[in-house]
Amino acid sequence: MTDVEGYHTRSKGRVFPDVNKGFFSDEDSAATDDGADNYDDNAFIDGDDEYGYSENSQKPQPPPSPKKPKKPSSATKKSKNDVSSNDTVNQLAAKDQNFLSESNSDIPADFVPDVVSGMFRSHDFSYLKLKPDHASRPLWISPSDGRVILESFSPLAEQAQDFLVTIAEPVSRPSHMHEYKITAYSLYAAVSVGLETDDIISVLDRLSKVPLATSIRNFIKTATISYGKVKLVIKHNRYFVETTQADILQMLLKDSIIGPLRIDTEQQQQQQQLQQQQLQQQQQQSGFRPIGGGLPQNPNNVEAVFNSVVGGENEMEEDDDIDQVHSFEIANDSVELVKRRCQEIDYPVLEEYDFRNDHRNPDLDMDLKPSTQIRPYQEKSLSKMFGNGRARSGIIVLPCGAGKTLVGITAACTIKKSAVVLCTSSVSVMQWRQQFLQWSTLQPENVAVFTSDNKEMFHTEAGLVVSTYSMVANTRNRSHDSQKVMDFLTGREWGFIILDEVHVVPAAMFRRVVTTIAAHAKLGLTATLVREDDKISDLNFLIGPKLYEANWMELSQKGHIANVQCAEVWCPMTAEFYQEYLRENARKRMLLYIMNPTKFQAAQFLIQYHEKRGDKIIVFSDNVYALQEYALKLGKPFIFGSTPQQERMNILQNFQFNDQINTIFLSKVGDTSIDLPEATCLIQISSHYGSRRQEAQRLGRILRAKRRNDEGFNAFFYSLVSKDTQEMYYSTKRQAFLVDQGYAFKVITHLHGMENLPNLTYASARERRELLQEVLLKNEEAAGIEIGDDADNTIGRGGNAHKKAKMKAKAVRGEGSLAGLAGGEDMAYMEYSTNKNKDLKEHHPLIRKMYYKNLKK
DNA sequence: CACGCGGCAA
DNA sequence: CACCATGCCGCGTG
Repeated sequence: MTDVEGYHTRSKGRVFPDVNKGFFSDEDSAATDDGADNYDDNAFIDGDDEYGYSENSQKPQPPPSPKKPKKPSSATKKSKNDVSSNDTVNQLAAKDQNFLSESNSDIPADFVPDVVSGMFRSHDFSYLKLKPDHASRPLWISPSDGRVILESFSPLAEQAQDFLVTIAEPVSRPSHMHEYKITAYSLYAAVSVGLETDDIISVLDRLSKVPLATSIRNFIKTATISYGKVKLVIKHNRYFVETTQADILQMLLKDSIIGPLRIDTEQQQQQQQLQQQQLQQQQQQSGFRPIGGGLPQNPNNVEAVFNSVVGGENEMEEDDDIDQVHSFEIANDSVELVKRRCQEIDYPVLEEYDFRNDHRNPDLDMDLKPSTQIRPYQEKSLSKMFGNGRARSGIIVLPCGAGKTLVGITAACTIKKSAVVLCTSSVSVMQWRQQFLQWSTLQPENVAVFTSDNKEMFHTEAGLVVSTYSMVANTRNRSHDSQKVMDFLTGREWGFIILDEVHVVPAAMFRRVVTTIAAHAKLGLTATLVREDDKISDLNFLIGPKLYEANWMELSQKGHIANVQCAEVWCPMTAEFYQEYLRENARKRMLLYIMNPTKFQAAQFLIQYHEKRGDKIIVFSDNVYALQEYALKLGKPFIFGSTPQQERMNILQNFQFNDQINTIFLSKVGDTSIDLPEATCLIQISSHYGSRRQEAQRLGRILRAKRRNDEGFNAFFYSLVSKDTQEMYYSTKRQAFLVDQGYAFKVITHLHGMENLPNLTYASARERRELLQEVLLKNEEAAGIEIGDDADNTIGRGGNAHKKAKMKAKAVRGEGSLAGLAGGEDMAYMEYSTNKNKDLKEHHPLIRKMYYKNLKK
């Protein structure tokens, strides 16, 4: 955490006005400072603007006092949401003034940021008796709901964190206090990587400042008693249900559904013994030993303290295979049934692949190239997967830029069997293929790509197939070639399947994929596991438990990903725009606040500023119209949905290598599938529909720390928000994710020097009025009134009756009724009603294409 | 056959 | 909540 502290000290040290003025009056020195010490760039992020979380969260919190006064922070945050009230707006304005003119003195001394969620507010823990040596123990555990607070400044924090990440769900991990929650799923994940009930309880108890509550003990016991106890293992291509506990085995065999599915084998006993020997051997030769090895070690004394308090690591990482293993065999085609039944009776099966003893499936000759180095956290995540010498199925969560691909490749190289990789887009398909060839010794003839325009099969006995989800999960008509490749995929047994970007694919699609492709081990990769989404629980059982989740802050402190400075820039609406804004309905308001001239200027200023210091800048806009307006006005290249693949490549290449092209504008295309070259600055001009997950995904785009030898490699993340508009409402939500990941979030209410920028756009009232006119006109179009020319075009080309009918429907829609359609057209009623929604959908692509064509001219 | 386009899905 | 993006297929061209 020292980096963060250091950063804040420095930031405070640069309190305005002196530094700021000096900085901006001396533009040259800013320009020459290209990254060595990026802290300078905080200069214009006014230190006094620091808002909310960062300042106070930096101070090590005292052990929570029993009763916290109502927190001012929550009031402040609420007011941000409540922008519709004029009073609030004024208060906010007043507050801004304070922030600008004075230091943070208006923040009460007992201000507690709302980062560690309500726990301490609503609960009184004063009755809990502190252990005598509580100071050396880093955890607080709420007896009522399983929430855990980690004092991350404790010397034991790092080890405690390793443990917590395994047994609990990270809720919020800001700098000094981390919050976790022990849930049924997190415990499921914990047992699945080899922890046992008693380990969990005893380690928790030893880390806790107070004796572990009985309620928590009981919760852990009941949750772990059944989870992870039953394993499904494929050996010599036969499926075995395994457990270490005889009573569970008995219970399963007595089950009305599972029992009859058992296949009796004479060699069962023999196999069990063999199996056990093998396990013990594997344990010794396992490639990934838990924690230790290449990990940066803390000073020994810390280790010693940890061990004395917590006990040896081995104790907690010990696997269950010392116990007797009981197993019975089931037939291939009863696997699905057994899995479902086990889930129903609360004994979800863990799938493990004993790949080292799979002699039936041919080996695939591949290894990491000697030059390939994997990072400690990658190794750690893999150790969770291969901890007992077998491959466990599950999910690994790493921010993008942290080398998810390499984790997948390493796993594949460990298993060394035929493998399938599934991605969301054809671009990533190509990237995976390329990366496999780059990092491993896999030969090109062993790789096959399977997409709509590339239907390959490998002709060696083992190999790799890279494909897309939609290709494999497709339920509609298949082309002939596609069917042939599908037969190839379904007709053989795969050792390993990698499921990339696991969070964006709907569960139904997964179910299809997982059931159609027979793979022994499954690895899901993602940057952000959406936690409150209930669909994530589907993933738990379709793929497996979460095996590892990295802490962004920790990765950036260790220099693996960039250190990101996040800021939200408040842009006041101009009078003209605000007037219209207040008058328009909710639907039309959006364009007004996106096209707010002040925001435009802020974007221009930030771009210019960061270009000067040699940053590569990506500007995101969800709104395509705004995207084009901004990009064209500022003379920057942009990419959106209808930009052809070739041109995308061109622009990206230029962005990466051409000194003259330092800024690009991207629509949602940038969220997925484009592998963005090392940008160091990201500006969001519209993120209205942006979910927190997308936010994270975007942030991840600038985390790629290409040159890791650069000490303290910094990146910048700005969200431009029009003040006093609906946009403000989303800001708090969006911040939440970053804050949970531990980022200090700043609010900038004023960009110093913006007014004096030469070539400032929309500086004159006339320009602003023209822009407003344009925007209003655009709004009309969007409402579907002025589509005459466009519609004619399409009808002229398309021709058939079907299309005409639809166009007609579209044209009448403006009148608010579709009744007119009934007369004159011979469309069936059914047809009409199914098309009703479609023409809404169709509307925009039309306009979009028109724009694109205009641009090309 | 390699494209580019429109339709469809989710 | 609508909008934006994607992918695959089939069809029409040169």
